[in-house]
Amino acid sequence: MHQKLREHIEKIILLTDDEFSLVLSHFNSRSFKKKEFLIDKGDTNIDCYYIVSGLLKLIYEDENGNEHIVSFAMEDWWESDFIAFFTQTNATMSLQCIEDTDVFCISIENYQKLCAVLQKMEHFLLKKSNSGHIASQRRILSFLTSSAKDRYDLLLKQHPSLFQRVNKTMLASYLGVSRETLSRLSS
Amino acid sequence: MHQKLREHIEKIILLTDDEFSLVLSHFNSRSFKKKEFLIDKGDTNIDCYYIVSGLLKLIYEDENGNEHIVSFAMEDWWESDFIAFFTQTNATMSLQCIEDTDVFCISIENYQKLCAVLQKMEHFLLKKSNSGHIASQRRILSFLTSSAKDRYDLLLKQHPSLFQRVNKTMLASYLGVSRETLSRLSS
DNA sequence: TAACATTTGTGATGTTTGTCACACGTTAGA
DNA sequence: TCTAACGTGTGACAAACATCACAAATGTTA
Repeated sequence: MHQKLREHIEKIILLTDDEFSLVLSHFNSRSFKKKEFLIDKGDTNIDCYYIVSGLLKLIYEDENGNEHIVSFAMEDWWESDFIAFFTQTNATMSLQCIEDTDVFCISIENYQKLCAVLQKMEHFLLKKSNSGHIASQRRILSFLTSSAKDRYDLLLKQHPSLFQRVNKTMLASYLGVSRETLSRLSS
Repeated sequence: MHQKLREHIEKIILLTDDEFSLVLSHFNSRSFKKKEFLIDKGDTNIDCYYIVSGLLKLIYEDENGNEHIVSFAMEDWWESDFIAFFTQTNATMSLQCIEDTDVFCISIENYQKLCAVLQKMEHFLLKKSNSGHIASQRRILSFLTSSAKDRYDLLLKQHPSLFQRVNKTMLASYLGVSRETLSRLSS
C-alpha cells in the first residue's frame, strides 16, 4: 500500500526515503467494507482520503431525502467533502463505499503541517487541487451544455469502467436524471 | 491598483515590501473595455487574472453557437480558462468584459516561477485553488439538487449585486435555463 | 431626435423529464 | 434453499422547460 502512494506522489515530485517516511507519518492507513461510511453527514473533523483500491461515492442528501451523487472516486483519486475539510466545518455530504476500499487519510492539521515541513508536498497538493478544480469545471460545463442523453454518452466514453462497477440507479443520480429516464436513454 | 492586490494577498500571508515587489514583478497590469476579450477561444498561452475592478463572464460556446456562462468574475476574484491555463492548451472558453475592467495577469511560467522563488505564494495559491474547487463543488451541487427556480432564488440570495449589473439573458445562461423560462420564474 | 438595435415579457405549442405504479429477474443472507 | 431486498424496464400521466413568434419598452448612436 505504501508503494502505491509513493508512486502516485512521485509522478509529480521526487522524494528521498526519509522524506517519504515523513510524508507517511502524516497519514493513517484504513480499510472499509462495502456500504461503510468514511464520512457521514454531520461529522466533524473531516479527513481527506487517497484511495489505494476500491470505489466510493460522494453523496448529498436533499431536504426530501433524495440522494445525489456529487462524484465517484476510485483508485488513485483524492476525495473528501472538501467544503467541510478546508473550512473545518461539519460535513454536509457523505462518503460511502460502493466496494471494499483501502485508503490513506490525512487530517486538516496534518495537511497543513505537511505543507509546512515539506515544501515539495505543498507543490504536489497545489497541483492536485488544480486538477480537482479542472475536473469540477468540466462537470459544470457538462450540465450547462449537454442534455441528459449527451451526459450519459460522455460518461460512457470517458469512464466506461464505471458502467461495470456501478448500478444504473447510481449512474442516474450522478448524471442528474431519474432512474427511469436513464433506463429509457440507454435502450 | 498595487495596493488592492497586496491587501488581497495579505489576507492570507504577510509580505515585506521587497517580497511584494518580487510578487508584482511576475504580474502585468492591464485594462480592458466593455465587450473586449481577455481570452478568446482558440487562444494559446492563456494567463490567469486577478480582477481589481470591473466584471467579466467566462463563456463556453457549444457546437450550435449557443453561449453558456460558466461563471461571472468580479472585483477581488481570480479567473481564467483554468483548463487551458494549467494544462497549457488552447482555450476552449472565452473571458469577456461585461464592464470596463482592470486586472493583474500572470502567465503560467511566472505562476510556476513565483511559486518556486517565494514559498509563501505557493501557500497562498494553494488556498486560492482550494477555494475555487469549493466554489465549483457548490455550483455542481446546485445543478444536481435544485430546480431552475431554486437556483434563481439561491443566486439572488448569494449575489444580489449581480442582478443590478447583469442582464437577464446572461443570468439565464448562467443558471442553465432559457431566457423565457427565467422571465417567467421571476414574475 | 430619428433610426436602429437590444432587452424583456408573454402566448402557444411541443419536447424532455419526473413521478407513480407494477412486473419480473437477480442477489444476498438466514 | 427459501425469502426478502434490490435492481431494472416500461406504461400512463403530469410537470418543467425549450422553442418560436411577436410586441412593447429601453438603450444607443449618427
